[in-house]
Amino acid sequence: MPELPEVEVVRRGLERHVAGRTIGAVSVLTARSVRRHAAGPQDLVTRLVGRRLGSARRRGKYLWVPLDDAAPHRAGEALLAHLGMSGQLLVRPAAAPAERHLRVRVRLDDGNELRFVDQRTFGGLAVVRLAASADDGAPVPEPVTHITVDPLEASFDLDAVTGRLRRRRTGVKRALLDQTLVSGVGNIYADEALWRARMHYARPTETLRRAEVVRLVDAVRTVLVEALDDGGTSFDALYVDVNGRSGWFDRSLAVYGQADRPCPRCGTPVRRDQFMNRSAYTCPRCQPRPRRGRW
DNA sequence: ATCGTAGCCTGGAGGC
DNA sequence: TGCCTCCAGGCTACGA
Repeated sequence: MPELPEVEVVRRGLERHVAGRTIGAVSVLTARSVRRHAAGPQDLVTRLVGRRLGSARRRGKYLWVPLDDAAPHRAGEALLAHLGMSGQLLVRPAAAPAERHLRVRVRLDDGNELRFVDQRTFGGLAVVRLAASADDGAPVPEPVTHITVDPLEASFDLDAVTGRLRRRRTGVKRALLDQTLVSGVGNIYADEALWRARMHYARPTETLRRAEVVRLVDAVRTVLVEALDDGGTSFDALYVDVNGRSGWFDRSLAVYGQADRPCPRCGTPVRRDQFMNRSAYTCPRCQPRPRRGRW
């Protein structure tokens, strides 16, 4: 499940393998994978062919590559990608056999292809215009303007996030998953950060003391950075491994997916709860359920 | 305005 | 073996 660290790994790969390349033929094999491109697959192809790929950028779980062009009416466009649940961006020789869930091929001028592969088609590609972020005013793709600065960005404002979090009236995990409050965190890193901060997911945000919020947001940042350090070592495999394997599934996780296994801190068996039609993993001893919990 | 939920989607796992 | 059900979850749209 690509969350911020995994998407950042992909961004670095794009930076290394496709920046500066010019796009040749583009082929959309699954229209659903470009459904966010409002004008349709053919328009997406037209807007991509002949463009030069710039330096890959990321905010939260969104990834984009600016499209340079001499044509002024096309200035300020970018190829936007969201990996959803199962999306991958692979760079492969154009002649390499198609992957099982290959959705979009983008031919490059160096004999390679940028390939969007996505089993469950929650992710997708689009060509969109850049606009000012509602949060910090930075140029981001139009569909990303509502996504807040993520914890790894230089402009990340701990005080601002602390304030916004404390003004919420909801459970703390719900808040962490809200990409307008803090971006880049999904189910895995929310659970890992809550465990690190020794906080239960149902803790009502309005009962959080300022110091607790700081501790939590620090835990979020630490968890993301550590995951990135782990993933970063194997990221190139994404682009050269014949299987296109990412290697981000075998990271060491304290609680996520660890039901009944011992908490690394105290040995108590990790518990799995139903939460938002999904799962929440906690150590029942390190993260006791609050008396007045809020989902 | 804010909060909470349904639905999108496919393949692997496990029960019978 | 094969059929069935459950489960994974980021995001948007929509209802309360």
